[in-house]
Amino acid sequence: MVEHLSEEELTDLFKCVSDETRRSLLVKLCQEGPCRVTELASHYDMSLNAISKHLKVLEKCSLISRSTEGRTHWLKANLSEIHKIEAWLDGLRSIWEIRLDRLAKLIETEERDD
Amino acid sequence: MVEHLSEEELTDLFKCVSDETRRSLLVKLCQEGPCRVTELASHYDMSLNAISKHLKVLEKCSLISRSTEGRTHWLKANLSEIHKIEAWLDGLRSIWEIRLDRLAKLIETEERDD
DNA sequence: TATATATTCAACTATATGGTTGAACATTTA
DNA sequence: TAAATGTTCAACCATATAGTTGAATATATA
Repeated sequence: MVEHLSEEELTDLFKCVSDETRRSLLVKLCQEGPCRVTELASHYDMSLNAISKHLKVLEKCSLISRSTEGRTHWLKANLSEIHKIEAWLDGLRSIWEIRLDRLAKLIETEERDD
Repeated sequence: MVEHLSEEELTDLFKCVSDETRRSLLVKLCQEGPCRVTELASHYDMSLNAISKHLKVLEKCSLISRSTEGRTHWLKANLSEIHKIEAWLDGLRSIWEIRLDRLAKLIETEERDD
């Protein structure tokens, strides 16, 4: 089943992972499992607030999820949205191959007609 | 062979495809094969200059290439760089799975020790 | 209750980005 | 050679983004 890929969602996803810090945060959460905001921030030469903002961007496009436990927030990676990026890339490749196929058939026909 | 993925290259690639117009241009070039700048621009409700700038961004990260023939420039898609994005996504997934594996083994050990 | 800890909110700054317009450049054609 | 065509360059504008700092909010602990 080919699902409909909203351009807006794709734009948000690509923009989200186009930032090195956010990619790094996502990797860290995949490696370490659920982490708190302060713990994540401790690895970066950047204010806690900056990290908090990055996490919100990741959360907004569902690349991470959050569960609040008292005053601490637990963040965890959620890779399920990644398939939307993969689907777009696969689509692109198949569009490319379809044209090459058409081209190959055209050349074949030309040769037959010579 | 796992090649080294430069963060800067990744950032540029993701930023490049995070724009809807640029994604659309890339798709069009995959579908139609080599096109001129004006021809591409004719499909968009946007100035020729804007499209020209988008093409330069695509060109800078090698998602398209250009060959000049007199006054006309022929653009064509080049999907070879796409694998860098795919490699990063694959890496992320494998990092995720490695942790889940470790976790599963841990639980197994815990159960054995009960 | 007072204080410390975990996090976000708000306001601000600097820079990057996507778009515009008008001029310039290069090449083709009349 | 003059005019038309294809493209880029340069300057500008509005908005978005990544970072900062300081205050606010919520919860835990002494």
